[in-house]
Amino acid sequence: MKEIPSKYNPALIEDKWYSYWLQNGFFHSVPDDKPRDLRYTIVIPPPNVTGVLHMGHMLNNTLQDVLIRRARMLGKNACWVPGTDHASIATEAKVVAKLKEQGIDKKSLSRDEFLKHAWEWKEKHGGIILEQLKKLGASCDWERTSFTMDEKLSESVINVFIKLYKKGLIYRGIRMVNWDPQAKTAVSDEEVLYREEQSNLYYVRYKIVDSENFITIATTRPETILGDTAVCVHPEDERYAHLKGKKVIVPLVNRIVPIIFDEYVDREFGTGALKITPAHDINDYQLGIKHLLENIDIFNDDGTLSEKAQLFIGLDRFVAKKQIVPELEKAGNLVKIEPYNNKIGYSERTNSVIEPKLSLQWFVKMKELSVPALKNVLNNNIQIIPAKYKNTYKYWLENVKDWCISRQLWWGHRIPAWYIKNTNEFVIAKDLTDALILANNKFPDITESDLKQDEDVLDTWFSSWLWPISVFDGINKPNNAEIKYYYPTNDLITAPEILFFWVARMIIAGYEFVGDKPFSNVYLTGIVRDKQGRKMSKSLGNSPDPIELIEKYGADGVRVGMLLCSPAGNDLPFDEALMEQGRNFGNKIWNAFRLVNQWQIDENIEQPEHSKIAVEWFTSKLNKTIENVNDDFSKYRISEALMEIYKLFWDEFSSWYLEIIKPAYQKPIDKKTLEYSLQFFEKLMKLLHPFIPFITEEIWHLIKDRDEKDCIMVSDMPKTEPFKNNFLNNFEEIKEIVSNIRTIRTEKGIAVKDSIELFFNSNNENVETALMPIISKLCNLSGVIQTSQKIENAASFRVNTIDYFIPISTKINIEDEVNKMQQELNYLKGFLTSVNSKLSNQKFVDNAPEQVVKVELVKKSDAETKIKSLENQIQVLTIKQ
RNA sequence: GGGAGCUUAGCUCAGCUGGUUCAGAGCACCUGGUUUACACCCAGGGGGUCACAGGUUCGAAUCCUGUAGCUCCCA
Repeated sequence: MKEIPSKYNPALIEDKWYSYWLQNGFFHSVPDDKPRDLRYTIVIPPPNVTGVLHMGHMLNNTLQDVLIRRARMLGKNACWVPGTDHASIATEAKVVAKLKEQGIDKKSLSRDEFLKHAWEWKEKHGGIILEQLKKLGASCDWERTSFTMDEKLSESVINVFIKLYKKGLIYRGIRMVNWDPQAKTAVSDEEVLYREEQSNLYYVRYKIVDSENFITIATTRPETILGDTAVCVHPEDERYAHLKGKKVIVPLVNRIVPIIFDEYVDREFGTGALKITPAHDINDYQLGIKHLLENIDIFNDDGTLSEKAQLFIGLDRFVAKKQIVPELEKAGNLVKIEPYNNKIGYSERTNSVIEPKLSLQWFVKMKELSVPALKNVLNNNIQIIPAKYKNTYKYWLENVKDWCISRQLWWGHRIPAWYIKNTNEFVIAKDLTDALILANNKFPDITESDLKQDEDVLDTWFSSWLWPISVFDGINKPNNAEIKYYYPTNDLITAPEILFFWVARMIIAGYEFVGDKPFSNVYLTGIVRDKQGRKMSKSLGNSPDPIELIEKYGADGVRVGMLLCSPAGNDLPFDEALMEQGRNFGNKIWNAFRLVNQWQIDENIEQPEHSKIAVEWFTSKLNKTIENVNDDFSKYRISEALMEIYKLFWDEFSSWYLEIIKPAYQKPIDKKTLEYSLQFFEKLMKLLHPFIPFITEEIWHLIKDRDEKDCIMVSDMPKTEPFKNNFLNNFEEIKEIVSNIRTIRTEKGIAVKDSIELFFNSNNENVETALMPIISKLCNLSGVIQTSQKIENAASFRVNTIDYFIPISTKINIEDEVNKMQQELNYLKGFLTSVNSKLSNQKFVDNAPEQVVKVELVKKSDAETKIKSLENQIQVLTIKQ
């Protein structure tokens, strides 16, 4: 027998088993001849190459690992594809910053030189997060590790661009975009975060042409006055009715612009008059189109004022905002300033204030593309868990807007558009050679040097929306064996925050490019928050380092901690106590195993009756739990599945089963019981393996010596077998009896080593007596005696309809006993009254289902029996006195 | 401004199509334990008008309406 320390130390075994699994290729999947329902695939939501593991990843990947490990043990060909995305904005920002540290300015580098630095950076830092996942135990198929800028994935992106362009679904156009002046790129609506802020509302008066009068407008952005091309009022606003056809003079720049009338204006807001700057506000822009106004773009790409502004040229927009106020005042245009709260958009990537800006960008038309994506979620062809997100999904897809896919960056997939010199035309082609062929169709004389590729790259989501397809090369080779085998994948586990910009788009891409859904189920996890309810983020610095947590509590402990509190879609406030609970669970398992492991077999001992019953009972209990767990998994109630097994192991197996079969100190055990117990242990470990892979594998190998490939992670998950439900119910009765006896022992101060006698008063002795050996064992009974008489000087209790007595040597306090009984009697009488009132209600008897009425009748007769017996006892006791 | 969702024990949450498996779980808390597997433990225990107010029903945490508070999404 191996000596096993009394405390489980995860650090000693986790790395060992992880590399063992890897060496044996257990994580690797290859297509075989299994039918579709025996294949199980997950593609990882690719973490960003710039990232390090945070708590959100921990939760997310633990869930994926649970599902994939379970699938593997259910005999499925399980494939979990890992990888990362290139995160163009974030990565480029990192590389630019790093170069800056080295004294290199991005502008001084050529595109190729910059990309060389970027790739170096990616090679060095890009893999960190995947290495960290290994510490967590993630059983990804590492041979399939993908990166969105790998050759075949890049090719997919370009192919898709070309396809969509040919279908007329990609166009280039001037649009108002969210401009990030720091990153100098457009970002999508989803990448803009709005925050409420205290600012000012400036009232500024504009002189009316050919009049001594003024019209006063209110604005939060006085600096954009320089770009004003109209003032707008509501057509039914009587205050301004006389201004029809008039013009006003824009302050400082003295531009003469019209007063326009539009119902868009909110008469209650400010003065009811609105200045219009079509180039710098999305609503103004739309009004500009409607009223044919001029666009005057007063900003440069970096957020400084351009020459078009005429004033403050070269100054930053915020500096200009400050400086223009005194100027307005000096010119006599400033009326007043009021404090005002409004929402300001910030770039999710650089945290700089977003500037609405007109620019030439590439767009994808989304309306037509998203039709199947909406339909197949609404009809549950793709299931979203929890279902409440279906609404949100629906809303977004029904109101989907065109997708701006160009980014003014270098790191990423370069837009495959070639502009033809000295023309306004371009061609879309996968490379220069193709581009020239296309261009020559129209301009036979031009050469390669007349073509210039678009400088911009594509939005990162434009590559990750293909992820479930492109990792299997399904875009470039639609009929290859891998895509045919693994697609559609089964489950996608991700955060609700990216339901739109990733999940919805993947679904769209799936139907568009493969003609089938990318996955069947979308499981949306909660968001990990700190105790103050703030989202955990790098910038707040409120996220613990997951690797340190793993070192402290073990990967298994951390996994349990994350899972126990994470029903789908609910936020989980992070609490280290949860990890502690996870670690404690590991220790519990460890010590339960130590106990079983140290027992010596004596072949000559018969199996004791109590052990025989215990084995029978636990077999049923185990099967019942497996049934429950299967049900939980079918509903993606993963934390509940874990809790089910947690309780099975801790309460039922350790606290009841092991205590029953445990031989006296240093006494041997019979062979049968030990064998059963080890079988139970194996099954329990298997059930637990998807949740806590390391300790279960360790114990699997401690149970006995095994062949090299005989690992728990590739073993079969126990299947549920028929069991007797009433046997389980009877055992619950046993627990209650034992519990009562324990209470009496404590109350009366009877030590466990002193044996006691138990009398019971019952006419039918079937069930109870059959299970009595267990009570005897657990409660150290010297005898169990059926009696029809009252026992003198005994503590008593009742379970169901049977009275139990334990004679005690010290005089019992009759008054206390009577009081106790009287209390119970009162409760029962009240209970009976309520039951009777139901039964005497004709409407109840008439309307309630038969079954419900029957139950009430049983309650009635039970209560009556109990009352009678209690009254008897009370009478006996009081007479004695 | 428009929409969705939530409110059950100190905390995090279960409670499916109304009816003893309806008021639950885990943690936390309290009391008592060195019974050699485990104090990272064992045995007990307390604790909720199911946000509030109406309604439907023989019967409501569960269905309906309104109110309040919180969260998220969109503008």
